[in-house]
Amino acid sequence: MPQPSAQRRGRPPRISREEIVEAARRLVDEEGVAKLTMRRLATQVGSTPMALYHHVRDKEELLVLLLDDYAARTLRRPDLPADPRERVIVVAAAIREALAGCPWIVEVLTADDLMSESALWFNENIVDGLIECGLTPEQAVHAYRAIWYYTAGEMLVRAASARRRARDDRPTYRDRVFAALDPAALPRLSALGTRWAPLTAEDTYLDGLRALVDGLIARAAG
Amino acid sequence: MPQPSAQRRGRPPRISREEIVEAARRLVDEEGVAKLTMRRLATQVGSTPMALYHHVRDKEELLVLLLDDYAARTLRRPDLPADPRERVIVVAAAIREALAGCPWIVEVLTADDLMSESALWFNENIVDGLIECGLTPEQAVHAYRAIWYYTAGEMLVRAASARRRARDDRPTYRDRVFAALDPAALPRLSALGTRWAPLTAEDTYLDGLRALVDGLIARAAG
DNA sequence: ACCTGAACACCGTTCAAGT
DNA sequence: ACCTGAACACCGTTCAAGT
Repeated sequence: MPQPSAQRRGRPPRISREEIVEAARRLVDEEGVAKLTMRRLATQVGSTPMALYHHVRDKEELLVLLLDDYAARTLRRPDLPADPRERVIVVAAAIREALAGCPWIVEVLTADDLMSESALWFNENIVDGLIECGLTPEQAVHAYRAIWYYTAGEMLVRAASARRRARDDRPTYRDRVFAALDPAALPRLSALGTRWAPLTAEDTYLDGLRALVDGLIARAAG
Repeated sequence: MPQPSAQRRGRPPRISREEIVEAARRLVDEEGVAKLTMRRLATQVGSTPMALYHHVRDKEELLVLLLDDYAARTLRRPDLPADPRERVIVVAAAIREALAGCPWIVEVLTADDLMSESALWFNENIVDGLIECGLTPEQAVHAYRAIWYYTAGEMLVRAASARRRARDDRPTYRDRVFAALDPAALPRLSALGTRWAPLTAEDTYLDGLRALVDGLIARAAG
């Protein structure tokens, strides 16, 4: 068992965990998550791939570290309105805004649930707002969960379409399908026709969020 | 330009698109998406990796093909209740049930939005139910979108936690954090304590869905 | 038209050795 | 204790050639 205190022994470290995470963040910001590989990152910090494994267990851990770093650095706590229902809206919208700013986070979010310790303030305030609206603590956790599903889904779906648009700009399979529907079988979609695409491209996150929160509070009360 | 009709020329094909998709489905069902590689798939159909590229453009296209195949094969159309609100619930729940049965679909869903042509019946009926509840077509599309975000998010988050549970069963970072919270800073979460984990593990999809649909209809009316 | 072989440009990670 | 080099066991895809 190594001595935790006392003078440190052995070869002094040349790279630190912080240095690695910082380089990873730069790499992701400049070239995208796809370019974040252990080998690239190693050359970025002026070392070898295997030196990294002395500071992080594997790539997965590195991604979680990166998520924590991002959360601590960019989650700005909003001013809280007095009205508890509005508080829930404002806090959820703040989470969403932070996520929208970095689509790469998707990969990590589906690898580890929600966020780091520094994000718990957001959980706390959503749950608190819901309880003040009359939910029991249990109902509040379930309602929080529903809000998180909605928020995560919006971000994931939106990030995916953005990626697809960036890749190829052929008129999308979907558009072609919608342009030639059978009005007898699918009357509503046919009537919508080419309006479907622009309508689904609109940002209606807040409207949906308000509807969801209203519904959650009403159901818990009734 | 090649002749589409007339007698076919050149070497006869030894593998077909269908055969490839079928083998891919088997591979994914038996070993998981991670094991679906062009090389593995090639040996599975008794051919070489490059033969596949004669039938599908790239791996991405193969995944979309696989999604279509899955949709056509397992999306069972539910009986539609007379009440339009209940219709929306039933159809959304059917989509969710189909998705829950195959977590690998996550990768493809975030690669291409929603589903294949055979899934449009579901879109149609959700939009129709919403319009019959009094929404304008535009509101109905936006409401459909909100339902899709919620449903996709639920599935993605749930699939991610399942994957994590399957990998390592250490008491999860999250549990440890929740066991030692500062009650002054985070009173609600502290009070919940260890109940957080089991509460968020409960399946409350339908409750959240009903709340969302109620809220969407109420907001559109008001 | 359809398939093959060899090659390119990569991955994450392990293992044994060096300082 | 920390780092290196070489190697393992893979990837998706391109290109030139064969039948």
